[in-house]
Amino acid sequence: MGAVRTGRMPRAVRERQMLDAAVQIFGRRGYTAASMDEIAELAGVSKPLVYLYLNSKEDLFTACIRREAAALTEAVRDGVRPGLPADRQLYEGLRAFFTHTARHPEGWTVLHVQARTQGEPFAAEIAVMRTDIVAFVTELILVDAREAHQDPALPEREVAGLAEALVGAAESLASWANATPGVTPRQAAATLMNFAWAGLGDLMENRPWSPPTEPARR
Amino acid sequence: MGAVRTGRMPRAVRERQMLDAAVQIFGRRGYTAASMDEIAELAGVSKPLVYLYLNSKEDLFTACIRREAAALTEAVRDGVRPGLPADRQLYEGLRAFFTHTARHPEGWTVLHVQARTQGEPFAAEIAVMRTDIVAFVTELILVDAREAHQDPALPEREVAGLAEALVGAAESLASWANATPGVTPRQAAATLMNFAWAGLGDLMENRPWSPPTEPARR
Amino acid sequence: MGAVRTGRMPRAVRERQMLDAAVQIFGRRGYTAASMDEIAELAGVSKPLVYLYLNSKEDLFTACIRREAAALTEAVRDGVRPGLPADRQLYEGLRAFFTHTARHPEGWTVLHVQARTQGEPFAAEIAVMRTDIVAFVTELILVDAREAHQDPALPEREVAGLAEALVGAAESLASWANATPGVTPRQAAATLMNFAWAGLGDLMENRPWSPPTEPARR
Amino acid sequence: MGAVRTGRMPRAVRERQMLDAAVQIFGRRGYTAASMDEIAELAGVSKPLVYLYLNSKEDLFTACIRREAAALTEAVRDGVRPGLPADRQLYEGLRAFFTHTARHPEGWTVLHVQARTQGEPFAAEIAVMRTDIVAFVTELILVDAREAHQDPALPEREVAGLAEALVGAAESLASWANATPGVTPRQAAATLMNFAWAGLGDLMENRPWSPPTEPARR
DNA sequence: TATGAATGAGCATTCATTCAT
DNA sequence: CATGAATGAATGCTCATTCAT
Repeated sequence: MGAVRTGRMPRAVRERQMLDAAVQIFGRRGYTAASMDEIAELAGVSKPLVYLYLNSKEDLFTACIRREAAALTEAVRDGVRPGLPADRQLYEGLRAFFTHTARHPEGWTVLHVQARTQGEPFAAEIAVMRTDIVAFVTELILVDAREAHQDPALPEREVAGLAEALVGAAESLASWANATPGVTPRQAAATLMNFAWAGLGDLMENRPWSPPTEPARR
Repeated sequence: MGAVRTGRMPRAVRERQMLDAAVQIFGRRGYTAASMDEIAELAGVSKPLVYLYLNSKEDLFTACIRREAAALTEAVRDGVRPGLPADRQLYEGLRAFFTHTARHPEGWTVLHVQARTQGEPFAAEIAVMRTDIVAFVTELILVDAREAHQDPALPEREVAGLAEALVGAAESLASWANATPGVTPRQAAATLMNFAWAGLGDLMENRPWSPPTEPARR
Repeated sequence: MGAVRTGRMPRAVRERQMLDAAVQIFGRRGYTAASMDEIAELAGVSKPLVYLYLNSKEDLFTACIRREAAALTEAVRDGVRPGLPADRQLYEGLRAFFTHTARHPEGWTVLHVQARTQGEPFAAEIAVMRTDIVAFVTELILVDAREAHQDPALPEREVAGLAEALVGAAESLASWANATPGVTPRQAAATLMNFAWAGLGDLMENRPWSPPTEPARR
Repeated sequence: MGAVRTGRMPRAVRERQMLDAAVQIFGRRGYTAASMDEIAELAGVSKPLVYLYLNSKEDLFTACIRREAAALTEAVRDGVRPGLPADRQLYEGLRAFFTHTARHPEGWTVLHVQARTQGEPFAAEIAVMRTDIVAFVTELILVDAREAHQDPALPEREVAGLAEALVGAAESLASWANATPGVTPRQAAATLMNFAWAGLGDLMENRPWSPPTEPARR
């Protein structure tokens, strides 16, 4: 975003430049394949400065993850309007999610692809964010169950699996939307709502799809 | 699986040992972090032999991807019974998919996580497999639309998005199931069917979830 | 010794703080492994100030060597009482030597261990100090030879070797005493006198230990 | 010793070449200042080969220390003739010691100067060798006390200090002899015997030099 | 007087890859 | 068919040193 200014400047600014560059490179190459040299060059600074400010490759990567995770989480929280019904809340959250991932594709790649690939300690950072989001979705599902469906007492694991699958689908869709020209965040959110919400409704009203014995659906 | 035999033996066997080892190591460490030394050692051969048979690290990784992709695709195709209704076919395909990924977790990791992380030329290999599967799912959706819903003429992009999301959810669920003890392939497939199929049905019967104007659902 | 004051203060004081810190660090880590960063931090000043006052790592180390060598030499000279007989003078000198090295172990390490390890130009600095001390000891031996033994005309090289060995033994003992709890400077000096002086006396009275032809001693 | 052969050759030979080079460089520069590049170049091999065979700089240095310590110890043991009286044994041991250190000055520097400068784990390696030698000397002193002086029951610490000082003097003399042209190992050994043995004799026959109260010696 | 900002150069270590046998 | 021997090229990281203020 804009050419990197050169010359002397305050630490905070330089640090931001470095994190910006690191997110680009880590997103493009992956943790292991990314080189501190390339990051420093893209940031427009020398390598020692990167180490002076960010300590190590590991710390730098962690800093990237945290910054991007915080930004994404904040974007989603900001997108949700608390007063609305649960389904609208979910939709708005999804829209904010897809909007943010579309605007920050490299950041999203760092979170969704690169960080999860590298075992500990990075996976743990992601797990925190993901747990947050899954909990948020789970809560929405339960609220909806209470509001709109007389609380059908869905089994714990079932709901966890559903939320997990929904989040997985959203994550997958985000990457797909980034890779597919012409897909707007609005469309992605609507698609996912269509795809998921109705199924949830059916499930909650005890019209589940039954697997082996019955011949077909409905 | 099974101790690696040493000493002279036919090329095909040796090659299989090498690919087995490579899949393990690539799955565990990622492409860049995996070392040819470790692979050769696990395969029980010397490094030059690996190069003699498989040319380079890149070729070796590509070979892994192709083998695992072919195995997975074949497993899914074998799992589907052509005569059944579309939803049953999809269910059986999912079950075969989850069964295979559960039985070959490192292979699945190579495909789902490691290969996609490394950009070209590996992403292309994955894209091929994914395209196959998405096409297969798309076809099932369309068949179902014709069979069970008088062909509601779903827009092309919509269906593509749905299939994409379904496959993404399946992929996500596969990794989640591998990481979560006690989840059987059967359960995973049923969960996903519950989650997705009903929503598809609603959509096809023109009861889509409507995003912005209406206050809530149904 | 004493907390480092911060803020503005006269150059001489700052310089002393830096040299103090440098002696600590050089003594602890050795010349090459010591870092200017650590020295500046221990001195409580910024690195550029160290360079402003002391020019370079090499100059800083040289300054340390000179200061410590001067302090040690002065301590020994101050310990010797000129009027006494030669053996008493040597004893007092040794006692002052061991006292000083016990009180300034890092300074002694810098001189005895670190400076000699680093070849030119530091070894030369040490050589100066050592030459001084060896000359001093040589003089005492010769004076004693004249006073107490009718000048037995010891060969030049022999005396040089003896003084060298005596100084070497003293140096070795100093480090040993520093590393061995419970050894006082007084004990160290007495031990060395017992060990060395009698042998010198025998030698000067022409009762040398004869190496090859005779089967045994005396 | 002799130009390093190039091209392919068995591991044992290469390893010896590398150790030879490493001893030279470590002796000349010290552990920290020595660079693996320089060692590899002097050994006539590439750096990776050094790492392949010797693992790390630390391991390489340790290997040098062990090899040189073993060689020195063996040389001294081979030089001593067990049947002779204690003083002759000590003389022969010293002569072998000075001969070896004169023939392998860099090895001696590594042991005496460089290894001791670098704290653990290298100091421990040296401590082992030194303990051996000090014990050897202590034993000779005690044997002599019994054989030639009716066992005057020297106090434990006194003897330890004496042996320590003798070994220290020998070590110091060895470095001095290496740095002083024209000094033969024979002369160095004789000098040290003259210097030390007579003093020991006086001490054991209760003619110690008495430090403070008496005016002078004898 | 004093320092925050910045870097060129070097170092230990590793890795994919190739010969000679 | 198979490997022990060997390396060019990076890579993460550190350090002595210098400006601009």
